[in-house]
Amino acid sequence: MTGAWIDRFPSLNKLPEQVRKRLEAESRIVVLPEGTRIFGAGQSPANFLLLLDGTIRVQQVSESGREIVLYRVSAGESCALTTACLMGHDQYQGEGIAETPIEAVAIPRDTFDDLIATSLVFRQFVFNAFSARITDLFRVIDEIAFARMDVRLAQKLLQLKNARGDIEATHQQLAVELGTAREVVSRQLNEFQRRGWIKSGRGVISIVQDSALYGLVRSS
Amino acid sequence: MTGAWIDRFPSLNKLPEQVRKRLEAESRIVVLPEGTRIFGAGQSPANFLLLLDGTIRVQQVSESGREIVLYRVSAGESCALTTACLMGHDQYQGEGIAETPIEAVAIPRDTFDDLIATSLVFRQFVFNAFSARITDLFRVIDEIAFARMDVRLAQKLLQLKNARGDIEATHQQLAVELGTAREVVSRQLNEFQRRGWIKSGRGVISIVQDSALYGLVRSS
DNA sequence: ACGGCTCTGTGACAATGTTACAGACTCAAG
DNA sequence: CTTGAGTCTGTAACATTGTCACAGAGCCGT
Repeated sequence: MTGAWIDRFPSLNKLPEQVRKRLEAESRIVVLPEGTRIFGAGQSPANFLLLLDGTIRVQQVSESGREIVLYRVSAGESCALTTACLMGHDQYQGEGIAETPIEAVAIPRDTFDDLIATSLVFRQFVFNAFSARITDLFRVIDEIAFARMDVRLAQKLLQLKNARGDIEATHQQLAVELGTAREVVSRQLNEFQRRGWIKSGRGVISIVQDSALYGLVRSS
Repeated sequence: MTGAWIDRFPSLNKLPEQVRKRLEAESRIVVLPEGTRIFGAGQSPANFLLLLDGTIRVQQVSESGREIVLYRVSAGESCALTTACLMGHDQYQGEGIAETPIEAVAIPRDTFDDLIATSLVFRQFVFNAFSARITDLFRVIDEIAFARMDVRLAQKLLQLKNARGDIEATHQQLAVELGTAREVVSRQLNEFQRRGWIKSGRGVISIVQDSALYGLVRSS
């Protein structure tokens, strides 16, 4: 598979043969264990990353220690922000953490620049990635500024549930997802449980009546 | 001045003569009155904008009608987001409003693409703009999620004050700056006034003791 | 079984958001 | 000058969310 990673990015397949060769020659595949801090507060990747496998969680940590998850980067996407935020301005505030084991292509700055210059398709790929992130951030702002906590929590439960309708997360982890305090999550979950919508255990929540949760989200 | 706008962007002066000529020929200067909605919910600039004069306020409006100011674009900066968000993904959520009369250079998509391909310097200019915006959004998120309202208001007053130490804004306008409700701003301003830090009039607030406000901001 | 750790529950209180008004100020038309 | 409409500010009561200080329950290794 190591030789064929480029096939996973249809855009890049259309590159001129010469550039494509150079890309394959100069980039390298990196594998990182779960939990690695990929960027943020000290780290300097200095490479453009294309994610082959796994997901990266990007989050913000306040001085007081509270955290909020901003978005996730998943396989097939680029971590454009890393590059841009190194390239650009002051220090980068967020941090990126490997939520699963990670496999990614690291493209050195020079090669990246060549690609940008050479390929319209690659350019659009990168800009799309930017645009998607910004849209994510806009959505986060909209939610924390304007949405009610019960709605946000219901939304998050539906989003994180696995095939069996369970969410494997502690109250604290859900609080970080929403940028709030653990007690607030506990309160809301108790309320949901009182209404018979969920069942709550240690480190796991089972959705009993997802229709009620969907209803709450829609009603917002 | 119309012919010499390019001199205001040192980066662009270094362009190859040919590209520079093309840029000057194909771009055009647009002038917009104060209050124009430059993008958002319906508008489609389809041009890359370089701001020569004035400021653009970018804000988010929730379904419920509450608003929050995200950042401002000022003279010498590019409105990269406009382009990216058109180029990219789904609909653009924010709206950009001319806070003053605006003078800007509009660069058509094709020319923009050529510049990106041709000039490393221009590329960095654009990426820097992106990066700066993302940093802005990160800061906004940090503040609405984690900072106290009194601190945020004090900060905003210091930021918006003119040479005489006055802020010409209604409570409602300050509320939009902070993404909160007017009543919350009124409450805080009353508290500041009670402590003798400000004097509040209709549509104007005078800072009496800016040291106290700075102190509050620092103490956060 | 014990102790240390993490996770959850809870009450009291503080800060912020919401709703529903009333009164004050401004400005233009009569 | 008066009136009335529109805007801006003040305020009270209440709902929601955030903070603090705990207590107890579950998990795990010794």
